[in-house]
Amino acid sequence: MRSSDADLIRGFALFRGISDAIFDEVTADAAILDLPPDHVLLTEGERPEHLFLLLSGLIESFSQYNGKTTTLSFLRPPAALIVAAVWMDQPQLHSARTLARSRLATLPARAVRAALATDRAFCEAAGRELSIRYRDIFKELKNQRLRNATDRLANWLLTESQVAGSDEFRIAVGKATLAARLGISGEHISRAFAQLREHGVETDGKEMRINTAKLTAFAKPDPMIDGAEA
Amino acid sequence: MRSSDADLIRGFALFRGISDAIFDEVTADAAILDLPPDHVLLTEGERPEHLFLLLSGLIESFSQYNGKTTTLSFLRPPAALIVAAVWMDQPQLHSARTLARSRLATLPARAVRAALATDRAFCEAAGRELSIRYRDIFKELKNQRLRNATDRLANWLLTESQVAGSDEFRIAVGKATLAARLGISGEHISRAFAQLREHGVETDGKEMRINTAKLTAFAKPDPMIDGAEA
DNA sequence: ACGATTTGTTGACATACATCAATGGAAACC
DNA sequence: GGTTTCCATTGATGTATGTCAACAAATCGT
Repeated sequence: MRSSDADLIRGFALFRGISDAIFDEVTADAAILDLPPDHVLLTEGERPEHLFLLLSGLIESFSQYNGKTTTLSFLRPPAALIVAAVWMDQPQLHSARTLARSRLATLPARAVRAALATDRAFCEAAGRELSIRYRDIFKELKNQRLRNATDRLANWLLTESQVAGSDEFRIAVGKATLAARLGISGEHISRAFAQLREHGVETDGKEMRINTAKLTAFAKPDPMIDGAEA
Repeated sequence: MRSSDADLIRGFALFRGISDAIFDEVTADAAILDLPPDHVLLTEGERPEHLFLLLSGLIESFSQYNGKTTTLSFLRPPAALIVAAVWMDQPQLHSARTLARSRLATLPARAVRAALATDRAFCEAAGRELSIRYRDIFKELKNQRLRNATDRLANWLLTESQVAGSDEFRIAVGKATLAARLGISGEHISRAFAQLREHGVETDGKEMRINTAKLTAFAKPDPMIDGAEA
């Protein structure tokens, strides 16, 4: 592992406040993965052998059942994957694939659990990481239950705009992929975008330009549903 | 607090493996709440002042947005509420109300956070509790995205039957409440039950009798979606 | 620069579910 | 015991979203 990777990893929230000794223990057998786009790195139902840390790129977590596939989240760096599954040593509830060329670190699950069982600071950092993930997915369930497709898209665009820090930005994924993330069909997202044209959304391929005030009035964002947890 | 309550609380997963000293610290200012049915005990958006432990009864967590209400989960004892919100000292993402007369203990959030910040065992127990909750809600999101209303009902009935340990059981809630839990309207659940009559479900008010083999064949339960986490 | 492949859009139609209204039946209250 | 209220069911209809098919537009490979 390159030292630049080690520095990057050290900065993850998962390691905030922990001692160098424990950090070295957990990362002793770390490996780096460089993956091309559209590469499946986790398969639903398998026991986790590693904790994954996303250093760069973009990952989609998804799940399949009865012939259908749904996207559960997009993950951008810095992100830790399958913390809960590793902690409980239980099968992963989702698969994961790269949406872009991505760089990840893998930490042996056994080493992670050993550290959780001995180090308070690591345990606390992991608990806080999990709390954030819990709240994020809780919000996503509310989003799904309480909003229709167009509203979900509108609010997603507002959030992306905030992350980008501009009312003009480029989305990282294709529209079909975005549709899956929002829980709708590829065809339907076209119609949702068409509706949003009346509410301050201009699109040119992946380039978006939004009228924030107008779109906000339409989308009614709510901090109890929208925006990633700190 | 009665000593029988203290014993009950001591047995919660949240306190598994922790020292008596820390247990006493966390529960020093515990209070007991006896609530009638349909009493709101938590309101979405407020900062948590207490961690709640459900000792007996039944609770529904729900959320409202833009005039709509959705039920996120039913909670049965033993259950800990709003662990993530207390840990992060962030606003609760859901409200909660009793569905039946219920007995709860409240632990001051400050004391809980203090213990998390000092005690490894408590931190680990809380992390495991949180992992379980995370996985439960993750499953619920998959359930919502990957199944239609009738399939969700069918699988819910199978799970309830397993919990009851019998193919004959009584559901604890009214059908409208159950409908909300499944994310559908009160009217629609009647039609869903009607469909399931062909697949091994007999109902008489709240009494259910299912043909497990037949219903299983129809419902296609999946451990990656169904059943509470251990 | 060209054809080939993928990705997005649009229309027509099908399905799932919500809503509104009417009714029936069960439980609660004098 | 009768009335009242609540809860569940059913029918009719509306709306949101999915699916299939055709096509258009963008991207890729050579």
